[in-house]
Amino acid sequence: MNLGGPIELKSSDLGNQVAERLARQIFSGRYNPGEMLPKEIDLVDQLAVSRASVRSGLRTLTSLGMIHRQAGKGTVVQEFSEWTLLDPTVTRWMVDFAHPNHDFLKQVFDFRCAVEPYISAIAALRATARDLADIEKAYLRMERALAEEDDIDFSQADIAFHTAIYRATHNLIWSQLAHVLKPAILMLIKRTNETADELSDSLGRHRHVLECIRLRQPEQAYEAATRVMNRTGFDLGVSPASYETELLALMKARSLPGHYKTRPHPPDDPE
Amino acid sequence: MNLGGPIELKSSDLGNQVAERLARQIFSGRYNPGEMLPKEIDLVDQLAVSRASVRSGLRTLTSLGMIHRQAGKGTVVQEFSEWTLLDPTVTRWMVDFAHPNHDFLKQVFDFRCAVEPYISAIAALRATARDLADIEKAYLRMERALAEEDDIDFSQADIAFHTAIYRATHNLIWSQLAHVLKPAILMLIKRTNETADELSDSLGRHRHVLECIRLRQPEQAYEAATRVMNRTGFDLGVSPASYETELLALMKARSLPGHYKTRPHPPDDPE
DNA sequence: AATCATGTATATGTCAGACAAATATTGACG
DNA sequence: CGTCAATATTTGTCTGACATATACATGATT
Repeated sequence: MNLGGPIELKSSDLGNQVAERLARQIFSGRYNPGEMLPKEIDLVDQLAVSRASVRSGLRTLTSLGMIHRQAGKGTVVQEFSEWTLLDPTVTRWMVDFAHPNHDFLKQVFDFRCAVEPYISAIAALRATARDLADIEKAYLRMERALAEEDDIDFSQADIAFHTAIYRATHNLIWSQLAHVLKPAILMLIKRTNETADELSDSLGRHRHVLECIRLRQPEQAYEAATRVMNRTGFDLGVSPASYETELLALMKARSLPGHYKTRPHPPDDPE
Repeated sequence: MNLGGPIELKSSDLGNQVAERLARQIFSGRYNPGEMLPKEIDLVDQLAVSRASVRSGLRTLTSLGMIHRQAGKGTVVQEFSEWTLLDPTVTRWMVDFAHPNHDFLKQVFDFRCAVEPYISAIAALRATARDLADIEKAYLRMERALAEEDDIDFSQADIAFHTAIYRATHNLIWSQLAHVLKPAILMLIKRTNETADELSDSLGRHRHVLECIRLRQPEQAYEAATRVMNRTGFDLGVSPASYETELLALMKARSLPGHYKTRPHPPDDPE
């Protein structure tokens, strides 16, 4: 069913279970920023665990910036801007629990539009043999999943593909961002990949990125990644409004005389 | 209000104190990834607190990905790649406790080189009046700090300046990154800002960025931010080796005919 | 009447001890 | 030598108590 994060919350760790359940309630709007959570004793009753376990879960939410606790005052949900949104746990909760959240979805997409072309170009310059192997492995997995009509595996392979590219930058920050955006990307993909037609088109664009990186052609990799994101944006229906698109158009206008030089591989660009 | 974060470790919270002390030991190399931490009982003796407080601190480190715990096995320090480096708490520890860490410093710098020109251009397109006020306020604070020869305040104002620009993108991811890079930027600045000459030069370059954003000239803002980063890189002695520099040079070679044009005003901001 | 001090209620923080559950280690046995 | 059971080790959970910080109500003082 749910793969990126198995719904099996059998953490076997009551503290984590408490954190999960409270996070779910917070994300679902049961408790909003500025509002107060029930006191520990009440949570003990509601969740049917000991106070130690409750405190353990609350400690987790505290360290993630989602709540603030103070002796005598109580527990209050922090403003959204205070949460460590770049933590994998938090983003997973966001995907699993905050169903709509179209705004967040859109912002992640905008971020990717600005970043992934850059990342791909850097990867074309710096990818090692191992990086290339990882990227290609993910790509082949996408191919196979498409042939077998396994949408779920296709999504995971898609994630692995992008993650491998982020990692190929050999930069801690970029790599961490990939790790963090993983759930958000999954959410995007789930919304995007629908028909086999779309999947096939997506596959071709991904392959083009791979080929450009392999042949160490950063400019073409930049363009290819842009096309992947354009496709995603089109499917999501959010591309024209994103401000990064404005900027990209502006940047492009002052560069690229309009002709592309030496495409490495049969562009294979279904368009 | 507390930005930059003066070093105050008076957590008044034993659990956090435990987390701080253990984090210090981990960052200083006392415990390396793959190695095991003392068992809870021993930590109770070493730190002179109750087991509950020890467990509270360990829970924090767990939720930040720095350690892994398992009943019967014990507590082991996670690999560096597993840590949530993008968490403000972790980065603060990194700055406070991991003195040299020149490699991390360099990677953050590389990241900024790639990102900040972009961010500044986006800010030039999207900044509201409030954003501009924040940026200018930070700039004026830098000016005043320079006049009063208050290096510390200058550094904090510098941080506020860059943070305001990140925030002016109105994108959650970018904004969070600024919040996260704050301590790392402080570390960079502390190493960079030394002589009054350098401070004055840095101030001028920052002012140029501000002016470009105010006049809504994304291309010039891009260039101005690049110059700020070049200066920083020169002072750190790491600029020529960064791979983003390769890429930037490559990108620039194919663009920039040499003339700039002004951008019309986008929707003015409500507030 | 307004203000300040004090005591009381509330909620989180800390401590102590005990047992449960998961894992590692040891030793007996085939 | 390998297997399995008994034991030791370590973290997880529960319970109860007290300490500390804050909010609120009460009453005395000006």
